[in-house]
Amino acid sequence: MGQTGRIFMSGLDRSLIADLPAFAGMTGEALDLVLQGARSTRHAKNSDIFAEGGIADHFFLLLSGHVRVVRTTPEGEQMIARYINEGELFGIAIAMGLAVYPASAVAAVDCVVLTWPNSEWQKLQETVPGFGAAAYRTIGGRLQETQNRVMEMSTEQVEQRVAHALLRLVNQAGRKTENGVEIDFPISRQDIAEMTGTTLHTVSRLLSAWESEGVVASGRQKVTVTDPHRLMLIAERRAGR
Amino acid sequence: MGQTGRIFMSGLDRSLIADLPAFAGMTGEALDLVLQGARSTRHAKNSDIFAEGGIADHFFLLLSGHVRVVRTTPEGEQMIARYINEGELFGIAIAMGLAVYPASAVAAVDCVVLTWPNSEWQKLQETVPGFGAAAYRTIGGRLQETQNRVMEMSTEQVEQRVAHALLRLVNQAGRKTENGVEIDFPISRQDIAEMTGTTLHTVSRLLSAWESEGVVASGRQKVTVTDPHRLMLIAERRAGR
DNA sequence: ACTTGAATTTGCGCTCGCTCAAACTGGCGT
DNA sequence: ACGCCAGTTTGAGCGAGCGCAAATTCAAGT
Repeated sequence: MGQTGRIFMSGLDRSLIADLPAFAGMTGEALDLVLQGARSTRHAKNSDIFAEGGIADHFFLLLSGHVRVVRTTPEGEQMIARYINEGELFGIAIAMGLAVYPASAVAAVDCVVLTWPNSEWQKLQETVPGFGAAAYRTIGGRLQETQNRVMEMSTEQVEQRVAHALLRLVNQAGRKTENGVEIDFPISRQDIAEMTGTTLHTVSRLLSAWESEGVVASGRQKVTVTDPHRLMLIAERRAGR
Repeated sequence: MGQTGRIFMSGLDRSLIADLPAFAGMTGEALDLVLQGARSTRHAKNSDIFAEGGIADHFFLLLSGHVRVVRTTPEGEQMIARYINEGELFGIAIAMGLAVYPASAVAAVDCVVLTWPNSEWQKLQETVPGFGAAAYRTIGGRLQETQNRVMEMSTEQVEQRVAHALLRLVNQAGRKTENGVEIDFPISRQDIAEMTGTTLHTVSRLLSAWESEGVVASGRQKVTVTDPHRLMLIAERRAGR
């Protein structure tokens, strides 16, 4: 499984998960029960948390950091399916009745992850009211997002798609700085290309152009949106101009 | 809701649903219970079964016919999210925690549909062992399919995408004829374009070319794949040729 | 400080597939 | 039987964005 992290010996604190949507409104005892079946692992930047095609025997919750979910074609081309933010469930193949992970999960930065064996799934569903519903809402939400993406790819130009992707990134993982909102984890031109179905060259050209217009400020593996409003205008303007 | 069908007065027969995966292994009594909460409606070709943005107060199962699931951009461009085949659940917004339908469902041919109010969802989950799991497997499967589609759109040329789409259609809704496998419902060049993110013109050109190579035979709203093997070769050949 | 390699930038030419336009076809309704 | 119209075909031109290539910059390690 490419487990690079070391295991924390128990001592998991309720407060880690108490205010996550998946465990909303639970008593302290219930939270302890949830944590009993879990273990916490660290994963170094760029290490796999699980790999596409591997037996899906665990499910996960990201406590801190950012995770990149990646799929690879038989020909070796990659695409980034999504980024996982803190507090989100991921790798929940079991909820979809899948025996193997359909994608790989890679730590975009050093991460802390809660990990349950699949055998705990049933228990969580039974003992945590609303857990199942939250999990399925997660999946439903991702289905929607993915369909939105298909739609974008069908109807929008590359420039609009990249603008939309950046806006989504700053909304989900933005950190305010003096210059604007910065994406909270290292992200390359190549990464953005793999999110939008284009090439790193085109992304680079777009970012350069936007930089000279004062819409973004970017560097190595780093993007800051300095003028979100203008970027929205770029994202929304119709193909016919 | 644009309900164009008329309602069948009870008399729903167990045999309608007995061998569907969603109701596998159920007793006769349980099946009756399931049907008790449902009603059966007919929907004329091209009529809406539900509309994008409408209150999602029911969920559905297609008994016979074919349903097109369509999303529309604010600018009025359409895309076909998927086709529903006989025996499949659809419009299960409730399973994803959605209050409104994220897409429209249109009868591609005259259809017969089982319809439940959302209030029955809970009951079905409790009384039908495996029903919930089947529903979530359905959603999980669709998430996968949709991600596959994103991947195709990112990495494949139009020709390969259209070929893949046709192969999927004949696999899921193919009917053997003397000349090959025919797609079982009326489908236009425009429809295929909306499934693959291209234009009807390009689809028309591709089908014409394939027709002259003897790979497909097509007419008005009708496509027959005469040489599936060759079409697979077209679908799989890499961009670099 | 120096080395090394990954990430980025930028230029150039070309091609795939889109847009626009026009003609054609076949099925359906009256 | 006829007309109509949605669906289809085909042509011509062009432009967005890709492939290829080369130069440059920056960060991390020794």
